[in-house]
Amino acid sequence: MGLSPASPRVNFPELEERILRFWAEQDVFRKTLEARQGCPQFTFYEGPPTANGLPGVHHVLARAYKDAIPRYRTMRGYFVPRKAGWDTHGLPVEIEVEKELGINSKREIEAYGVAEFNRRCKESVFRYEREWVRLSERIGFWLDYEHPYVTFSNEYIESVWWILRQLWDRGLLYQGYKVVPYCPRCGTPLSSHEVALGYRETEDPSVTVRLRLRDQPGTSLLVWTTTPWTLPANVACAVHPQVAYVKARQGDEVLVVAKDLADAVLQGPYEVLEEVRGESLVGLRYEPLFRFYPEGDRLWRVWAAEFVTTEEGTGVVHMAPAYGEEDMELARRHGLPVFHPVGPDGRYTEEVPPWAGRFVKEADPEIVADLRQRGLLYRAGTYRHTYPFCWRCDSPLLYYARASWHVAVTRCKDQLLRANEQIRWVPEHIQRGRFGNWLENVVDWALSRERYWGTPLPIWVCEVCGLQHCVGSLAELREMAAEQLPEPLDLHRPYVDEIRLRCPRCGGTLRRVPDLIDVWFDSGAMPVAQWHYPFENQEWFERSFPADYICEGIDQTRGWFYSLHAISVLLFDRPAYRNCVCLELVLDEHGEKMSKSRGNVLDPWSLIQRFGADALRWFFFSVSPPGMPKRLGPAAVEEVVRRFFLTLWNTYVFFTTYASLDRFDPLGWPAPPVKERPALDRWLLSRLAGLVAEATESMEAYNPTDAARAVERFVEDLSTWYVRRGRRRYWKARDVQDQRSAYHTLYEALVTTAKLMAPLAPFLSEELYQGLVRAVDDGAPVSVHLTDWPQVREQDRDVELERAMEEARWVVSLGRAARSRVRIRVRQPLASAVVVAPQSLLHRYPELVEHVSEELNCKQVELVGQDSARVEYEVRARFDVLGPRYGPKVQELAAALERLSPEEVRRVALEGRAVVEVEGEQVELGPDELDVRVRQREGFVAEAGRGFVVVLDTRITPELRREGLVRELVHHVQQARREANLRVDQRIVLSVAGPPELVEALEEHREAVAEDVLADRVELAGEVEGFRREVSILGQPVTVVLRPLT
RNA sequence: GGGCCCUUAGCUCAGGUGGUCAGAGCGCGGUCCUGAUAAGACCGAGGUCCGUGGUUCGAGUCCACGAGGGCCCA
Repeated sequence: MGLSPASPRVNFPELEERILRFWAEQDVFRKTLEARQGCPQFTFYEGPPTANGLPGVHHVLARAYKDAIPRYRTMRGYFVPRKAGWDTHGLPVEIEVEKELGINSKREIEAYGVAEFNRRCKESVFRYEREWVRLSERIGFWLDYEHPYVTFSNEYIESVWWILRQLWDRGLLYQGYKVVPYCPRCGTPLSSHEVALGYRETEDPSVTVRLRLRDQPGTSLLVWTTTPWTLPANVACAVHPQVAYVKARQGDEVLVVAKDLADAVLQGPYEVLEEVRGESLVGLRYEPLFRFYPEGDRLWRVWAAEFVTTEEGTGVVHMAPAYGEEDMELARRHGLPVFHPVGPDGRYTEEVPPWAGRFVKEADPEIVADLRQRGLLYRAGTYRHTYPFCWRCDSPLLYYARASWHVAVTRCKDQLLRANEQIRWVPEHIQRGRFGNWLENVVDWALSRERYWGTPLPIWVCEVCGLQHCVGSLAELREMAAEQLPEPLDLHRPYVDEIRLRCPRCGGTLRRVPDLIDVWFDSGAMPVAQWHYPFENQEWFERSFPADYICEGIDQTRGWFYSLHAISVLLFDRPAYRNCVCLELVLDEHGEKMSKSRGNVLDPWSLIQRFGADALRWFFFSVSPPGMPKRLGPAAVEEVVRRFFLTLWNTYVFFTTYASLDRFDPLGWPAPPVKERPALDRWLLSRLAGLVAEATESMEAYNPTDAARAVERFVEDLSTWYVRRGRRRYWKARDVQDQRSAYHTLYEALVTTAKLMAPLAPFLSEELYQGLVRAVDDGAPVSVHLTDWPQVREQDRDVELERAMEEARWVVSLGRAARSRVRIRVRQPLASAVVVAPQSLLHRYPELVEHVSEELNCKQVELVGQDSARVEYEVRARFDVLGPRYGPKVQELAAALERLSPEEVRRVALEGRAVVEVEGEQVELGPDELDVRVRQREGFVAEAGRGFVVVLDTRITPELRREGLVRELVHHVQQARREANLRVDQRIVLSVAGPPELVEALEEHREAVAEDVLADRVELAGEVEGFRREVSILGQPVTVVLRPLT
């Protein structure tokens, strides 16, 4: 037992591997959960990754953030269960398997066999799972990987079915159309990714057609299209309400087009009769182009729509809801019928007798001819543009309405918006911005997918009476089944398709609709389905809903964030999560998006093996707030290690080195009351209390970035000021009380820092904790992650002392700058320095002036208030005070102050008040209105700034010079000790040979030297055995020889 | 085309509620300090705070317009 010295040579990746083994042996994660059993629960939801690809470095970012908050909450005394989950269904999985099989169409999948195909899908999903777990564990992402939820399991699917049944019972599931890019030859819709593969330049018809207005004979709207085949399905046309339109006479007819497009559309001369805004056209009725459908009240009218542009066409847009997404949306909003006279093969149906059976694209010319013949065609030509083709078979794609099941989300839009108000978003702007806007414009959720590997839509339809039934549980399925169900039951296709139900109404047979549901519904169902609720675990579900915290990439606003939110609001009218952190992209070193095609994808393992997981985690936390993109490269991670980790580590090494030499015992040594400790210690403890407050506040606000940066600043102060200033208190302690104070203060700072870092850098934190706490206290918790988060010790805070220390450090800076200016090295002692500091807090802290004196190597530092001989003043206006008081006159006042003569300035500065004349008026300004600053006076060696002047006495007397020589010698001896690899407490005999001046100096200061370099004897002869070094002191050769004593 | 975000030193980033010399780290050159340090200190070079207007006594900060970049969606 007891502290042992840590090695300055540290290998962070190795250290982390060791910690991982320690956690595993001690089962620390489980212990952290057990320790908080019965405490208030803090709920985290894991957004299930699709485990069909290798995890990348951006996943490390997300997983680090996911990990940090639960660790923090655990330390704050919450029970934080963390269930892993895997998203296993969907098109990406199917495509992966298609690739393996060398096939690429639904037809081929069916030929191959759906049962076997789905078996392979299931298998492929877990191919990468092991890699995901391996990386997650290596980066310290604590999650229960042994009991994950898996979206393909029967339990999960049953819960999803239960949800759908709830929606069904409330009439929120309906069958409607969804317009999709569709290949008529392959008979399948294409994903947006597939569509993007097939864009190409092509020539299409370009026709402009008359729509004759019913109530204004001789007047027509002109509409333009490149797809004449959609005209038979026309139900309406649309204008932009704010755009200007003209009624133009041309020959014996009047034509209506957008004003800006009139010249382009109207051939030949025309006369503008009237100019109107689009909104005044709304409601007009026109004669249909074709008579294939019966009249209807809402049919063939003009509607307003924001999507209409005047970029091309006529400004009046033909609407065929079955063949355009915007058209369909308009039809839905206004309750228009959908005419859909095209079959899945791309040919007209019997609804359009003249062209029934014709492929639509081939019918284009005939339709144009028909319109021309009836005098409805205004103009016809061709049009070159880019258009999507099927990437498999090269057929032109049709935008085409497919029958599809929808969730009527729009009916709950208000609840969606209201629930969003209850969520804390990080960054904040997502709430009103990206997510809020998305909800404002929400459309019904097109739920069904015509695919194979996914959760089947549990809707069965009676062949006889047409009854539709939504199955809500397995029990119900068994009960309604026409025959005994096979066991074990697989709820996937094709098995589920074979299940027939008996019709409760007519006794006929129900068959399942063939569709699957959108995978986003799977993941959004996770709060319910991860527990197989409501069939099991009711209490777990209730305790764990809603989540306190989720975190994913910002791309999930329309993905998981939305699906969770929508399902939760539909079911429970509550948000599914209270706090949501959105992460931005990880870019490469040059700020480019990482992508396989660019070849700039960084492997997380290479970074982890070089620098460790903590360094990568810390980089992600500290480099920028979560909502900002992050540029990542090896250099950036290396900098974290060098700048922060090693600084902290070296402080730790320093502490353990001397603490073990002195047998410091944190439990046994009495700790002096903070108020009785030296100012340096009180300063550090005040900084520490401030740090705890800031880190706590930041972590509470889901802002690890500010917490990390605060810790960095503290460690910087700790290493470069506190330890630097206090070094001798450890290795040359004369005063027991002071030594105790020093050890306890530094110990406290290191232990607390370790705890504050624990959520962010769990490995390094653990190592420090083990070395500092567990090494001396068997009774302490086994792991830092089992400890409580530090409390803010308000009584330690001393803001004034912190400010005074800032001033002391600033004075030191000035002093060093002055030395540098006159080229006097710091090792050369000087007799005195004068610090002019009229309003400084330093007057109250003589101890801090002592530190300044040591740091500047000036035997005396005199702090003076106002020293008229050495400094000049300048007096300026305090704009922040005078501005509100005098308004515009403030500039006049400032100018008046600038006009003061040097003598007047001096008087004003010393008296603290000024009388100036502005616009013939006398204005008196008091101390709070004046900004009095001192500045350096010419002719002195001094530096000035921020109200301070430091003046050095640069006279080097022979005594001072000898002291300087001795300091040089000591420095070289220490250097030699280090080169000789002596233990820090190794005593020696020192022999020195050099010029007479040095010898003289050494004789004068022999004892001090001996004490500094731990020499029992100092000899003035170079010719002895030992560790020999030839050095140069102020240009003169000197020999030093060290002989270790046994 | 729409929505949101970003733009401050060569690079990475700070800069509550407007207050008059704009900061840090890294990198570069130089000098120095060191019984923990691969660290640190000091000096130096390096800024039209993206641009243009506006509000104001006063704008990196607030408003408007514009430019460039990013993300999401069409």
